Amino acid sequence: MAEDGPLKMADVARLAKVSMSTVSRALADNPLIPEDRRREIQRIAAEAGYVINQSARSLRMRKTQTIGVVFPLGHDVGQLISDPFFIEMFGRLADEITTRGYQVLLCRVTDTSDGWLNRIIQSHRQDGLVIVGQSDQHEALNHAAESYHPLVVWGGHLSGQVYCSVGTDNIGGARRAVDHLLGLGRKRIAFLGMLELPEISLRYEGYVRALRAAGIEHDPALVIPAHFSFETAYEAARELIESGTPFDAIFATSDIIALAAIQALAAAGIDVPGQVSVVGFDDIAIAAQSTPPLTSVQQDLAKGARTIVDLLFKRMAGEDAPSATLLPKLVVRKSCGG
Amino acid sequence: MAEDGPLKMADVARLAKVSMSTVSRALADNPLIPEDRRREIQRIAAEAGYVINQSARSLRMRKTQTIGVVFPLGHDVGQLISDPFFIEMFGRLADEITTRGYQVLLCRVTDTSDGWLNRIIQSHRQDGLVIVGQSDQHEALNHAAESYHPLVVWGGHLSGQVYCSVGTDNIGGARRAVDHLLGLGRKRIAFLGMLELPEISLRYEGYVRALRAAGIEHDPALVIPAHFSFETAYEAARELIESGTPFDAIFATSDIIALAAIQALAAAGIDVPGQVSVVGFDDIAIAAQSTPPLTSVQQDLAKGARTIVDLLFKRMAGEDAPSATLLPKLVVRKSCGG
DNA sequence: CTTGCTTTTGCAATCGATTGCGTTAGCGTA
DNA sequence: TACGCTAACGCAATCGATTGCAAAAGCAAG
Repeated sequence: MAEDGPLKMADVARLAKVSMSTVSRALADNPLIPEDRRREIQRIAAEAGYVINQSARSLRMRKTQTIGVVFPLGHDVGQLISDPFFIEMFGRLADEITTRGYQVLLCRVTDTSDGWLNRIIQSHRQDGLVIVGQSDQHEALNHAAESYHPLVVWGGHLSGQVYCSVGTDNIGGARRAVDHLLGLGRKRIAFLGMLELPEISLRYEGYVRALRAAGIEHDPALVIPAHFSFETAYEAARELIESGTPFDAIFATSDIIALAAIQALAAAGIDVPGQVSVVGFDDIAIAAQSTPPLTSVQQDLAKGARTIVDLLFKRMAGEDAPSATLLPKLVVRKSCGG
Repeated sequence: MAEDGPLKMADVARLAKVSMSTVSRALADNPLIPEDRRREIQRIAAEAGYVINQSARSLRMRKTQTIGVVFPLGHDVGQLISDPFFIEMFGRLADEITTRGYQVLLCRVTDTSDGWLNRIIQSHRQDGLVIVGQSDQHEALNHAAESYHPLVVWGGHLSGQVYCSVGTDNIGGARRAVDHLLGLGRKRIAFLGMLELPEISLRYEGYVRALRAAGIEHDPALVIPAHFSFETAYEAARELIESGTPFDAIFATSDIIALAAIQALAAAGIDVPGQVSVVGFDDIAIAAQSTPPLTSVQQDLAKGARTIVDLLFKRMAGEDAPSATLLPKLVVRKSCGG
């Protein structure tokens, strides 16, 4: 009957015939307690099935051994699971965090009303925060970062940014993708994405720069707003096609958007890559498996997650860690021909 | 300067010129405090940027507003992220849980030494547990379930099972898949999977029953152990091919295994579905996108997750919720011909 | 002005661990 | 035996909220 009672440290103390102080220190491997006695107390605790109550421990120590991972992305329930990119990022972050002996708390933010970030921070549920994606919360992040240090953001590096961020070189990645399309002789390249999001607007910047460098006039009719979900992206692509605006290539700002575009093109009887070349962004797992396999700008998520968590732990230790930028790589597959 | 200080409830009490008791009740919308005063105190607290400290609250209330999601699956770091099935399941669970106003704590178990489950339970970090996959921990789960009620497991329903589980009808699903292959005229059907895992052994049961019903002799040489990772599955398929054992179909116990097998077959110059039909299990997102598109036994994860969380909340409320079984559906695509 | 009842409010104990500081035990030396 | 010193150990305060119980305040009727 030992192991299912709601055992407290005081019970263990009684069993071991010492004070709670001693039990606490023994379980924490505090050298104030002689080695053999420590082992003995640990054995007694383990045999009794005793486990430290983390709520009490967190309160007293003011730390939770937990990292919060926050997704401030959109309000609809479907968002989290719909995007393979975020899911993969989450998995990688979880690996890095648990490897360091911390727990992972998932925070989905559906209510971005004033002070949402402060509400998370002050709840003291976690010792540090990773924010995946800036969404439209640049200001809120900047403000929070002023007083809260253990915070790292995955996203683009923006001007006037106070918080620490890790992200791909969005401008360079987009530039590389569009340059590749131009190199294939494509001249009317459509851009699919939400300009309101910082990372996407950086990719747009790269798109524009590539066109300008090639001396090609930039046609606003080719810039199509497209959300991250497959359905809305499909719709956006269909409208582009039906608009009659001529185009011979698509630069999609995510793989999901690219895949949706490919399906929309196929439905319209347009050959990829024969008539239209398509390039995506992220290089998620499906990209290599699609038909045709998708050319995409690869973000090294494993490295990204490692960097994020490294920086976060530095900041938790009080050091001041700078933002980091990762170099993207263009992975060429069949979807753009050549 | 209000909102960045480490404000405590006592500070709010001072601001509002009432006692802490009153603040606590006001923030909890306790009708003991008159409506207008409640609003007033809430406003003062919000303006000061005060947020309740969850560690303290959890300790006192003995509840954390958190559900733990546990993956007891394998010890290597790569496991979590490698399997799209678990990732998708996690996303769906997270949706269901956060929708109910609870937080999600991810517990990756790397140390399954004696009492691992008890260590999680007694840490009191969560109010309830979802265990994704039984792995080889049937006994441990049974034992824990005797004294700990808010616990639901995703997995197969086994004989002598005490804990509450939700899962697909593995036997029926496998039966349907193999029946379909038999219907196509296939007679030498290989089975790829780890028999040690309960769910897989149930699928094996369905495989055997289908063969028996068709009057086909069951050849042990066609039963190949294969882990869930792509690389090891590829290796297993390659060995089957090289063994020279004749076969005209593969029933893979997961889509990842199926996709690995298809690639191994392609590498050996064997046509799918021309020479060999392949069926997978799970129907993950990639299945529809692969070349050729994969026939697979679909598990309705959205419904599964909803059911799991429903049952869990019932159990947390003290009701006794029974196990549930979901009906799988065979999604026929090109990989098995026909 | 009492009395009696209801509505508000606050005191103080409690949740279960950690830790600064003071006390005791143990041992060696004079 | 007395004294000094260090190594072990325990007392009690503390972390920040919640809540049972009792007291105070408000109000109406007698």
